[in-house]
Amino acid sequence: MFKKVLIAEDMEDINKGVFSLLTELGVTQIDQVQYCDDAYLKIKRADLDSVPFDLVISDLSFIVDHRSQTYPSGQDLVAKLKTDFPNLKVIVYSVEDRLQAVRTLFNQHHIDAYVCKSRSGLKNLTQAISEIAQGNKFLSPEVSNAFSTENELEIDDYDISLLDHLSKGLSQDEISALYRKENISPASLSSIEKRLNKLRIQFNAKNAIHLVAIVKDLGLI
Amino acid sequence: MFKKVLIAEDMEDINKGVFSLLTELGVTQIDQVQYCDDAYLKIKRADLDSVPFDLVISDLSFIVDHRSQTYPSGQDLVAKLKTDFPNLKVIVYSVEDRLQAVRTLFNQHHIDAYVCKSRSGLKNLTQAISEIAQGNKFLSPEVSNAFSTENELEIDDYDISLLDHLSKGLSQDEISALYRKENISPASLSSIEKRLNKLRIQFNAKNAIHLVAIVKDLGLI
DNA sequence: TGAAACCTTACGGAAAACCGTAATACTCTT
DNA sequence: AAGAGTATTACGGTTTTCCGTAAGGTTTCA
Repeated sequence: MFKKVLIAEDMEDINKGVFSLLTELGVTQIDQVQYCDDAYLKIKRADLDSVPFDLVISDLSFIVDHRSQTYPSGQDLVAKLKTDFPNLKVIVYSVEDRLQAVRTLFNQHHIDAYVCKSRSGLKNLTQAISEIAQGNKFLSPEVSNAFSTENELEIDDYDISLLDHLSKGLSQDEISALYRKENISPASLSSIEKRLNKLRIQFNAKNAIHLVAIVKDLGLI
Repeated sequence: MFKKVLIAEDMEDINKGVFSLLTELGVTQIDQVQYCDDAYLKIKRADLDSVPFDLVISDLSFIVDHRSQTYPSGQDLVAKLKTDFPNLKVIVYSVEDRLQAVRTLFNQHHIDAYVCKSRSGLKNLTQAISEIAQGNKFLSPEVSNAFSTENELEIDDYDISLLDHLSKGLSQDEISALYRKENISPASLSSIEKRLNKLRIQFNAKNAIHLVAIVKDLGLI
């Protein structure tokens, strides 16, 4: 089990909750920070002093205030941590449930676990810690389909065009008619529905409005 | 009638079309530019040389290319022009038909006319020019309801909350239930529908998806 | 060539959004 | 306190979206 753990989380109550959990799990050395920069400095310092951390549990979003930060978000922090300290285990603990975001964290930043803050967040966090201790990765059930082989995560020009037309206010019927006129295939309403359904699953969107909002945030359209 | 006119428009064919129109209207001194920065420089130069322009006809969107621009968009350009040269008449000629955008141009940047590029775009442009020559303002029929007294253009916190929940994927029914629980009024599905309908009209949105896309672009949520 | 896998289209039912109308409740003025 | 005006809610009907199923078509590969 882990001996020395750092919690990076700006919300004090959540920070405390995670602290309690770690204590219950028998972790004795627990440090807590509310800024990403502090997290990096503490870990760097501990490493230089040859008393490195075993594990970091970090949030993604930190509210910005007067203190200017080198690492404004959890993404920036974990990216830097995993480059500088490859042996350090990293758990991201966040409300974020967009699959694309989760995928990026695993694929590009090589985090060890992703836990969604939710009703059963702490339970999942416990599980994540024990999995990681055994050298495994962990993925919260809420976003478990982020890596399902079913939905290949490719988004092609057709998808973009679809989302773009949707965001311009065209109904699925109108898009179908447009595609027929422009000889774009598939053009049937049914195919368009099917494709949008795939995209909704892929982006964890509840409905078309949510989907468009997500892909706009991602800058896809 | 105007004697010296500048056309700022990056699409060559449209630029030419407007040029022809102006020629037909008897304007002899016509300058054309394809970059906002060039427009500003030409007008500044002409002013310094005491041979100022009477009128600028500008597009809103200019495709970005290798040349970095001080004024990347038509909005930036007209804002600057109207501050530096209050006497200069400005017509915005664009495909943009979002009422909020049009309102901003009139209210904050004090443009003299807004013409939508459409089937009857050049016809409206002619009319706009003649109106402005008489000291009037002009508004393309497509966006004529931008200032209709009916819909007061205030967007309050309730509206924002509504749009935000929508963009998060909540159905109108779910929002209604949420508002009831949180004692936010009005909470009924009917009122929510009504409010969203008002917002759709206000932002010229075809449906809820379109509406959310627009307000996201505006940075309202 | 034949079979499996996949893509496209069609269809039908349930849920949600859209739209007009009307009843009820609240606010403001006189 | 009465009436006008507005806000909120209710309701019904149409359209659109959502979702499962299935038929017809194409591609792939043995």
